[in-house]
Amino acid sequence: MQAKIQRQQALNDSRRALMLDAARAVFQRLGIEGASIREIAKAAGYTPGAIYSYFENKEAIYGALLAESLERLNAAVEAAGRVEALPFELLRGKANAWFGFYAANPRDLDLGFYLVQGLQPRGLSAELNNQLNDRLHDALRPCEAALQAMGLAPQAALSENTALFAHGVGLLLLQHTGRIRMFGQDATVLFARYLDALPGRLASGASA
Amino acid sequence: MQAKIQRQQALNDSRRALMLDAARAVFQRLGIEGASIREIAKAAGYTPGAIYSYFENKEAIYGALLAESLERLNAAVEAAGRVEALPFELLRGKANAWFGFYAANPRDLDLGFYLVQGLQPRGLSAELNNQLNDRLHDALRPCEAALQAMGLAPQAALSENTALFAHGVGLLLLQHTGRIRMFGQDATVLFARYLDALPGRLASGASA
Amino acid sequence: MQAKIQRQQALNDSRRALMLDAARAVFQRLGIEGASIREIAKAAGYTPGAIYSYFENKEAIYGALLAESLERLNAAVEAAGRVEALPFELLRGKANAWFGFYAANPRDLDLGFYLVQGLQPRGLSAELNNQLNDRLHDALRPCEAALQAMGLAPQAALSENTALFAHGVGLLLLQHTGRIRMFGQDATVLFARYLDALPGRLASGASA
Amino acid sequence: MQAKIQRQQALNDSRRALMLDAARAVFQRLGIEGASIREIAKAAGYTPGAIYSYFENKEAIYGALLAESLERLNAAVEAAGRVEALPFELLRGKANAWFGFYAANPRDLDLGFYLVQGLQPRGLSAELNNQLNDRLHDALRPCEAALQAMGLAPQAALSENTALFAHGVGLLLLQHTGRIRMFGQDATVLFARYLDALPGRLASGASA
DNA sequence: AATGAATGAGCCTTCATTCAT
DNA sequence: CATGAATGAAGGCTCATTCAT
Repeated sequence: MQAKIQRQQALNDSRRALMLDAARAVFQRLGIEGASIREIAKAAGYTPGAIYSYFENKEAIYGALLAESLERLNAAVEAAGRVEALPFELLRGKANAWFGFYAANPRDLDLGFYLVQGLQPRGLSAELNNQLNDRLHDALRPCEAALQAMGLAPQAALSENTALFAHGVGLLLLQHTGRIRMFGQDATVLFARYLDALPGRLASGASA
Repeated sequence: MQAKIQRQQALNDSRRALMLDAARAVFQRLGIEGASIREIAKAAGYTPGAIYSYFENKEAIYGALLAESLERLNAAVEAAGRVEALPFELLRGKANAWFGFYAANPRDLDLGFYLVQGLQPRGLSAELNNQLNDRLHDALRPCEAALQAMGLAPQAALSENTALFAHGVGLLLLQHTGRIRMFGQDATVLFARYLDALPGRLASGASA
Repeated sequence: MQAKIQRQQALNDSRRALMLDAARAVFQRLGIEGASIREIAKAAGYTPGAIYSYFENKEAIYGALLAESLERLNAAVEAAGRVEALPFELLRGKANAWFGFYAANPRDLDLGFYLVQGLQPRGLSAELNNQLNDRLHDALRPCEAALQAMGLAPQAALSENTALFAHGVGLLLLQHTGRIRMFGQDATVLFARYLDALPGRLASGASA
Repeated sequence: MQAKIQRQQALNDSRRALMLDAARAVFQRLGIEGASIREIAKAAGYTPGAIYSYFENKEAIYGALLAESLERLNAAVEAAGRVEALPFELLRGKANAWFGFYAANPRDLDLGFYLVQGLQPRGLSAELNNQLNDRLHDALRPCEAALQAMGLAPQAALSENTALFAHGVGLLLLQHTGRIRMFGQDATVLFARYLDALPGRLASGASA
């Protein structure tokens, strides 16, 4: 009996994963506005009704997708850089990891800022929202640690890390919306330059 | 006769403005996805059909709203700083002008990044889109001029200005989505710090 | 006073005629389904509301247009053939007159069969409908007279005339809907052939 | 399993047929212009959305209705006359078959000439339109064959068949619109007379 | 007589969601 | 568990018509 339940559970999980994969593919193809339950179900080889055995509603799919996106983000960051590297090189590696992840997967960026009805959280339960925030924070923590290793006090490292994240996100947004073309610039180049300038800034005590 | 036509024109404009106000309010309340012609009409005290005497379609409303927002942005930037100020002070004044504008009017930021289906341009005619892009560029040009006045070559000034804009936008986004609270930071403070550090960065030749 | 009223009446009529001209042009351009009050008003240089000073509603415009079309039809038929011609030549002339009118002005055919919701009379008052029927009949009477002059009894002439009209209308319809192309035939040629064969048919007593 | 799928398929088809029946009834009652998805759905006992599970859009309903009408027409023509009959009797039988079909089902005539915006083809895809044209042609082919069997050359048979079709259609139109009453004539009688006179016409070489 | 503003009913269509089977 | 049918609410938009001015 116990075994049977476990088997069922496993089946269940894998079907849910299947649907999530389908949803991701649909989001990729049609964007968040264009994705419909029908389309996701079709992509997963199910009928629309079946979706509701695995997700309470459309927002829940979105939430699950975002959660999973953040796991991939964390994985990318963890895989980057070597712990024994010089602190600054570690920072560079970790920062480029999250930046590169979003540059390569702009739909994940959409996802992260979706909920975000007109850019403000909605839909998700407060609890889930917190969980997701935490996972995002996790992905950025290695950079913060590296900044501390470079000699910054915890508060200063936090500030610097926030600024770094904001800078990257701003560049990604400009890139993704095509606005950056109007400046004839490239997001990746500018991000690298920001990182290069960081040690100088820190030395000159700006973030003290 | 002349007077009558003028009066009519004025009435017409004010009704259009009324509808635009209503649209802005609805966008504010329901977000861009939630805003419908029916809802906008209701907010303006009209029936849906009436809207179409003043706007060709829904996208046109959005376009008008954005155009008007960009005019206010430009006005804010123009009003800021004194021309006879030191270049760096001028830069600070102009940059704080656009940053402050969006910090105070976060929905205008949404608007600016809407077009943006899943954060990608859509809907507007290419021509209008270009016009709007140009007006955004206009608002940022004074900063670029100031950077040149500080001694940067045109190319370097452009790069630096782009980075500055991205930084501000990133901070505004984090602020607007509440993500910045998760770092316990404040967008305005961090933006000021970025500006303070600029001369140092430039001196150290980072953007060469 | 009297004179003033007459002047007003004349003005009125000419404005009504102007609107009718505009309506005809719009029907020509956009077809019956595509014609809207707005469009007609615009073409006439008026606003929609003004139309209603001259016509009770849209159907009334249609009725007036049809009435006028029938007048033109009658004029065309009257102008055709010479009374002193041989009866058969007269028949040919008159028949080609109405056939040619509709071949050259297919929209007038639409008009004539419109009312005709799914091809059944509607919209017009019974009285107006009768008037219009009478005028159509008037246009066909010369053919009937010619048939009698060719020796047919009144009943036989009526039958033959009806058949002739039906034949022509059938051909015009096939032509106008493009169906005749599927046979690789030409309406005018076939109509001429039908007329040519008429004397033979009559002689062989088919319509006795 | 197989049986289940078949049952489902059958159910599906019958529901589609039900909707088609409803659509036909609505067209009957309100004419083609007056028929709306709402109205059709209501007549079928459904909500508008349900229609779209069975038809892609409104034009598709119209197309299906016409296709089915043409199948019934072909069936009627095929069932008529005996192959071993004298050619002229065969012609009479086949011609009366299509004429009788439309005389008994005038709305099918409307349908056939609808597409026809202001009597001009529209709406249907070119491909479907061609298919439908072909099926109409199929229904008329037996008459053409009979005319050839009566001794006409292919070209002459085609001409004669086209004229025959036009004649019948013209009569049906006059009948259907009530215009024929204004002549005090009967379409069926006149069509029979046209057929009776055919051999004489052919003998006298009119269509040579 | 004409305007111009506005209405209200209607149009086709889409879609998240429910529920009996 | 999944289906498949269906709903109901909503979406953008059009248009004949009315009416105060």
